[in-house]
Amino acid sequence: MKLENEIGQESFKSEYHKLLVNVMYTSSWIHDKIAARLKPYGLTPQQYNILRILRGQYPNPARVQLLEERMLDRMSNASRLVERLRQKSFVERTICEKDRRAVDVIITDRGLKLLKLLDKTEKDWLKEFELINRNEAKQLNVILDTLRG
Amino acid sequence: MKLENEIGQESFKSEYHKLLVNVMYTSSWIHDKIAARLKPYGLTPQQYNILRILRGQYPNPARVQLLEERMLDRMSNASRLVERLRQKSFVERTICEKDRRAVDVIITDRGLKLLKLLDKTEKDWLKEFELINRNEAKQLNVILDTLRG
DNA sequence: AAACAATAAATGTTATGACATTTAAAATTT
DNA sequence: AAATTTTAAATGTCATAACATTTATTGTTT
Repeated sequence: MKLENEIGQESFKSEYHKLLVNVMYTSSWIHDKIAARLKPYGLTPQQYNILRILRGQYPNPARVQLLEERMLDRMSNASRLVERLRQKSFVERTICEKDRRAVDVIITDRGLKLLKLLDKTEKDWLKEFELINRNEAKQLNVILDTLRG
Repeated sequence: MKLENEIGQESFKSEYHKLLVNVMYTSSWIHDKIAARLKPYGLTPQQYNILRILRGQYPNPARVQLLEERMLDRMSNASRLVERLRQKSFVERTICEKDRRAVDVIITDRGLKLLKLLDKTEKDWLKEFELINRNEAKQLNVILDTLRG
């Protein structure tokens, strides 16, 4: 639907201005869909993001630092996210022997199982976004990459 | 820059999957730029968003409800945002006489002045996003609108 | 080696986002 | 009109962002 109708604003100063609002609005729209998908499993999008990164490293551990670098939203809250995942037994934390300042985080079997469960429905779920065709998706990706310079 | 390099992930399962990540990553990138622009003025992006909506209504007041509808990120935190803006004297709150449940929020002169100050640099600031041309921006807007159905 | 600087996480604070509950006032029902 | 339902904001809680500071450990300098 046209952005103008969705947020009740009639006009934008320029195509660029609308673009900024449109990207942010669409991002929030996607975020909500992901959050809804994860909710039955008691996971938030960020927690899911971290589990995915940890699976990418498995069976190696990842340091908190690496998680921060790879997360979509940077900052230094990775410690706290890891702690919440630990409380749910999806990850384990051990102090790194080689550098006792660092912490090795590794996904548990329980965490891997949960991701596997989500994998099953992923393909079907992605179909929600197929209102545009592959070519348009590709175009969009190229333009977004260009925009960020 | 290619998304893959920015978040250290080598591949995506599909163009659609990459698109979701790309939109969210770009949104966060835009958000950070806006936040940096507003920071010297002690405003957050959401507070700025509300002030803009209020200016759109000026000299009429807006109810909290209307603010919620128009905000990019919905939810019912508009009360608190308004309260913070009130503490900074950018808005005024009065109980609506016709419906004493409702609250009329109106932007103050101080708020209008601040927005005017920001208007001055807006055009130049928007140039940061002109790495893509107008036509690409338009394409992007159309595809995003289509994506959301 | 002792002093100092750099690094990895953790922690504290404020603002937000999602969501449920509460409160007061208005609208509707009986 | 009294009781009930609906509505508009406010408030409470938890998770997340952004950012500054602290703590423990390692590296470097003198």
